[in-house]
Amino acid sequence: MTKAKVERRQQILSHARDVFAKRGYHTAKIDDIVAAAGVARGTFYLYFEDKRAIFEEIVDRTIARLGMTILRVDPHDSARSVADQVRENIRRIVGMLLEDRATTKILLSDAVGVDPSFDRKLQSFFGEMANLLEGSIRDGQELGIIAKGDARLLAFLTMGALREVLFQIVARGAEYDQEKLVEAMFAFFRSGYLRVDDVPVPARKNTRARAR
Amino acid sequence: MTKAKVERRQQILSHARDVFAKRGYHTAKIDDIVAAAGVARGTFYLYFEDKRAIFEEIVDRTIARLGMTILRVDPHDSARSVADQVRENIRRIVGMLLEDRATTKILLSDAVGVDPSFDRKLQSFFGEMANLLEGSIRDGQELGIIAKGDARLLAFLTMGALREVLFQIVARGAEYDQEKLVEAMFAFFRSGYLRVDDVPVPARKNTRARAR
DNA sequence: CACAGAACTGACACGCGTGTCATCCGTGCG
DNA sequence: CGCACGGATGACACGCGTGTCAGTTCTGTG
Repeated sequence: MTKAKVERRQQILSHARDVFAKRGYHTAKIDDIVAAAGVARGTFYLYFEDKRAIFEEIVDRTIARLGMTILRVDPHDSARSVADQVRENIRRIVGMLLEDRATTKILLSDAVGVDPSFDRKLQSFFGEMANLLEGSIRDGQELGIIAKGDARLLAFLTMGALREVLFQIVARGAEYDQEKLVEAMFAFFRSGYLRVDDVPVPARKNTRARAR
Repeated sequence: MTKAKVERRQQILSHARDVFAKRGYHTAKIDDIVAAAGVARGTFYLYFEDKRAIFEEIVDRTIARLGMTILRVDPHDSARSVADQVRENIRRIVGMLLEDRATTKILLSDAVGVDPSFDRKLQSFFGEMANLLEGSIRDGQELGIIAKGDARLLAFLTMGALREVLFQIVARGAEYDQEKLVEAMFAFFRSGYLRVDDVPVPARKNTRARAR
């Protein structure tokens, strides 16, 4: 006995993941996948309908896991402050997405532009995320713990910020201390970073050279 | 005389833009473009090397325009506060990108995953943007007008937030008052939105129903 | 050890979309 | 009026990658 069906399936799946992450959906050929997995072309089609199907399975799994990862923030939890709960959520999301970088790269960049119906699926998933976040922001605004303003916009700003950083980390090989990352993001959402008022900075400390 | 060469070229280019924005790079076929432009297949190849070339031209133009749009922030300008200069930059970027939504959609979503060398080009462009922003953030930190923290990270958070909002606007048809948008983004970068400290919210104002 | 059934193989056919090119058109000039 | 030339046309050939399937090997069972 060599391999149980599930194992072979998993083997193909995980090599496909690597190939998709490396080459992107359109550039990745079935031949690349089977070569990486060390099986013949025909074997691939024994386990998966077609290229699109295996890709979809990878993305769907990740979407599902990401969905499970997010915790509802309860502002009335007497044990944990809202700040801690938000921090914890960021930590969980970052942790989950950095755990399997290949898959994250696929979700955040290769899954775009596969085909129109796939695009709709993605849009609707990220839209769902945004709705969730928007709801939480609205709740927070009613409680006075989130600044006033268009909640949907804030949701997108937040998602975009998170998304970009994670994308940069998984797409290039950037290494970051995970806990520092979480704290920096939290600080960003909490207080932004511009410490300016609306008056010009008056003087220059040391002039390099006076105008000639 | 029907059309000058430049006009015909422009005509194909602008219809190609619409088609790419609507269908995405891989789904858009040359036949779609020529049909939209109302010319024959052969005519297309009289004006453009191939599909990749016309797409690249669209993206390159947009990249160039975007590059021109960004102004260097001078913290010692006695006429305009840093806050105003930052606001102005956001306004210009948002304005420029919302001016031609089809092209913006192409830049922000369809240009990903075209092919490996195109991906590198895009990465390097956005990387360049990030460097610029990172530099400005560093300057600001030295002047004490930007909060301490990893400047590169802050740059990515900022870019991602901007990017996502603009993408949502151009991808779905969301309408926003442009000036409100700018102000909301500025407020977000300036102060974030979480108004929480690290202690739990103690009491609930009005309980909907007591636990049954 | 023989045999059946399952798992695997890779050469092949097919479809799709690209880019070409022989031919056609229309405009302006002699 | 006719000729020449740049521009436009679209049927076609070609290449590439997918999915299939007839044949082979492997496995475990009587």
